Order: sequence, then C-alpha cells, then structure tokens
Amino acid sequence: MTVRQDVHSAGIPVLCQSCEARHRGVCGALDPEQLVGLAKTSSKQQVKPGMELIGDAETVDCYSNVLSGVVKLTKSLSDGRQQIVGLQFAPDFLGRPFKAESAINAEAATTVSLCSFPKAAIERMMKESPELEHRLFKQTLNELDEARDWMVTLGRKSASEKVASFLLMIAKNIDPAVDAAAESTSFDLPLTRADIADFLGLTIETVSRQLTRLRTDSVIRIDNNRHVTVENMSRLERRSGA
Amino acid sequence: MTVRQDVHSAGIPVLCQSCEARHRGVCGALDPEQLVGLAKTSSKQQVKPGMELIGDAETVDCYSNVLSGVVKLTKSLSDGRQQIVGLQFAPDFLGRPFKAESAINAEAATTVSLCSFPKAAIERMMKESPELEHRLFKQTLNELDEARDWMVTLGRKSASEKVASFLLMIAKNIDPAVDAAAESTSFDLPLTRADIADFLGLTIETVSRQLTRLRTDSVIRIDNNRHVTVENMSRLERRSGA
DNA sequence: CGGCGGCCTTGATTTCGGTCAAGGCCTCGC
DNA sequence: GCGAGGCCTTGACCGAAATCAAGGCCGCCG
Repeated sequence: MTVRQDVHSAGIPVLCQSCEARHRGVCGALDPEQLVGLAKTSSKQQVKPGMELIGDAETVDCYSNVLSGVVKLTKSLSDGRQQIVGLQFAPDFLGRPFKAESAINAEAATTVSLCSFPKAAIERMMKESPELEHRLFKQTLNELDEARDWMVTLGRKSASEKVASFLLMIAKNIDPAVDAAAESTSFDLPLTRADIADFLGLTIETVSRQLTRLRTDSVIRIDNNRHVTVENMSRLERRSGA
Repeated sequence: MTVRQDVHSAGIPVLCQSCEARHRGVCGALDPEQLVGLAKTSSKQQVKPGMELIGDAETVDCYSNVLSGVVKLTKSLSDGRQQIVGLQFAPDFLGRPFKAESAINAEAATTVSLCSFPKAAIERMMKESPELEHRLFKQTLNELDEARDWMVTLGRKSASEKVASFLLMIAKNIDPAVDAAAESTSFDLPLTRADIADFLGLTIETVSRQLTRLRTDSVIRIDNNRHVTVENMSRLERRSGA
C-alpha cells in the first residue's frame, strides 16, 4: 500500500488498543516478542478524506490496520463507472495477502487513521504464527459474507430498499450496540451522496430522492446533510426488504 | 452440510485426482498419513440438478470438494426474491469454516459429484496442518475477489453487458485455456435462464432477449437451449463492458 | 461583503428493463 | 402418436430509475 500523504507521525506506534475493541485486529494474535518486532517497523498515520490508499494494479508493499474512520474499496470499469465493493471500519485489516497487486482501489472516505506495517513483516509473522493467519482468515470470511449479502441488495432490491439497507448497515457498524430493539440511533454519514450511489448501484439523484422520502415519512431526520437520526428503527428495517 | 440424496457409494473415496488439476483442492495440502485418515471418513457422492446441498440456517456438519459439475450458492429475501451469490466449479471447496450455520443455500446446478468429509475431521486437520488452512484461506481470498468483481457487474452494468460478462465468465471457468486470443469456444450452459437471471439480477425475459440479440448479431450460436458457441470472442468481450 | 465551487435537492422527461400475456419447442410418459 | 408440463421466446405495455436541467445551501477565499 502506498500512502500518498506524508506520514503524519512515525513516533510510538499505537498498534493495538482500538484493535482489541472489536477483536478483529491483527495484533491480538501476536505474542509480546512479535509485537515488539512489528512495532519497530510500523507507523501510525492520519489520512484525509479522498486520499487514495491503494491504487488499482499498483504494487502493494504494506498492510494496515484501520484505527478509526472509514475506508471505501472501489472498482471501476474502463469508462469510469464505479462501484464501491466494500467499506472498512476500525479495526479492519487493509491489504490483500498473497498477491503483489491489488485489483481494487482503497480510498479514505472520512479522515482515517491507520497503523501500517511493511508487507514482508506481516508475511514473515504469518508463517511463524498460524494464529495470525487464522485471524486474517476469519476476517476474510467475514468480508466474503458481507460481500455476498451486498450482492443480494445490488441484484434484487429496489432503490428505496437499498437506501434503507445502507442506513441500517452504517448504523450497525458505527454503533454496534444497535439492534432491532433500539427505537432510534443517530450517526454521521461517512459517505457523500455520490459515494452512497456508487455503493448502491444508483445515481446521486435517486439516493437523494429516497432520503427525502424517508425524511418526509418521518423515518429519519438529517441535519447538515451528514448527521442522520433514525426516528423509527423498525420502520426503517421494514423498508430494507428483509 | 446435509446431502439430502442417498449417498451413492461409500467405497473407495476418490479424494484428490481432480483436485490437483487446478491446485485449489484441499487434499494436496495434506501429508500421506493425514490423507489416509481423511479417506476413512470421506465419501464420494453424485447429486442431481436441483438438489439442495446446504440449507439456509441449517446446521452444517460436513465439508465437500466439488469434483465435477457446478454448484450455485444462493441467498433469498423473505418474499422469495433470490440472488445467486457464487458458483463453485471443480475443484472448489464447499462449506463455511468456523461457523455452525450457513447463511447461504447451496444447490446443484448440474449433476455434481462431491467428495465430502465430516466437519470435525477437517477442522482437526486444519489445526494440525497450517498448510491446509493456508489453502482454504487462499481459496476464500479468490472467492472474495470474484464476489467483488461480480458486485461491479450487478451494480453498474446494463443488461446486455451483464449477459455478455456471464458468458465470458462461464467460458473461462469451463475451459480455462480460453483467453482473449481465442477466436471461438463452445460449452454447455450449466444454468437455466431462470438461474442466469438470478445470477445477474435480471428477469428471465430480459436474459432471453439479450441472448437473442447476441444470436442475431452473430456473436454466439445456441443449440438445444444449452450448448453455446461463441463465434467471436473479442466482440463478446467488447460487449461485456470491460 | 460577494462570488465561486462543492454538494445536495427537485422537477421534467426519457429509457431500460420489468410485467403481463401468448405461444413455441422439447421431452417424457402414456 | 399425442397430450402435458417445463423451459424458452416474443410482443405489448408500464413503471422505476436514469438523464437532463435548474436552482438552493453553505463554506471558503479574495
């Protein structure tokens, strides 16, 4: 991964605090000795929205842990049509093991802080510690499940179901405690309307219209174009098409 | 995985010949001793089109290797809308490690022959042999790449691009030697029109119309509704939307 | 302040693909 | 052979979402 922004701080790497939070980070799998080794080569970075983290077909030379913020994974057709194929929240792991080139782009959707490691270090440790590979395997299986869920949304849901599903997905990722029982939640959208459209396979206008409809139907409120309050969680769920 | 058809033969398991063919099978990762252990508990089976191999939310108690034929992985919404989220060709591995329940359905699209193992046996071996886990990890990464490629098709391509992409994908999987250079290929469609529609997020009628268009434009020929001959590979590729 | 550029919303119109409906073609079993 | 059922094709029509176009809101910078 080539981080195109200057490294913000290469001081004491933060590594694992936030990783532990949701038990999906890399670091918990390592013994203290390995951690120290990794710490030496890792660096914490802060990246502004819109910065490209991994370019398509570009040689990837490091892996990262997302510490905060949201990273969007995109693919494009040659004529410019774009599709977001995944979102990574903290503490997801960023990078494609066992391949020199990435087939996708990764871009900061919000301000993102990252902890990155040289590819070689991670791969060496993966050989030594099956537990690390096991963790990454599990994350990959989760991503596969998520991708397949999303394929159903892309292929079979209407525009309004797509938008409702998107809001639910974001709510659940930002506030993991939210579930059907919750009456309401609120959160900041990590994506612009254009991003949401690219995620849902829609146009900006359609996304906007559907959000307006949810607003006029009192299912959600939106302040500042970014801050969403779900007024009626179960109504939103009903509109997401199961 | 519950195979709902009677086991065809529990004699000498075939295990690995066809797995080796494309280097994605489970078995190559095992040492001879492990292979013998696995052979004792495995069984080869033949499954007819339409048979369900893994039911949604059903307890999965075995894994399988696909030896021949095509398995479709599907997900459904509560109202019956369905989406195919993946196709497995020989020698893919079938089953979701580390989860008791499957979130998807698996169904034989063609006649399928399988070699299945008790879940417990595979998981024990995975612990003993990191090389096995490594293989499964790699297949999972491939499936993730494929799922993401397909998300672009679902979200951003037109109906005619979808159908062209589908034909190319099938051609490449059935005859791995096919590439851009090839002028033409021919193969049997492993899916019905209804399946293709569920795979592409379209209706049967739209799939049929697009196939007709490809036929009248002399890009393909179709015999018996199943046997497809691509007359002009590069023309098909151009229609697939890159 | 005022103008510019991003981002979002809204309306009018078009179009692609879905829906509804009819009919053709095979295969299989009688 | 003949009829039934499954699968596929074709046509007419309709509607959801795309496209085209205009304008609003807001933050930023001169």
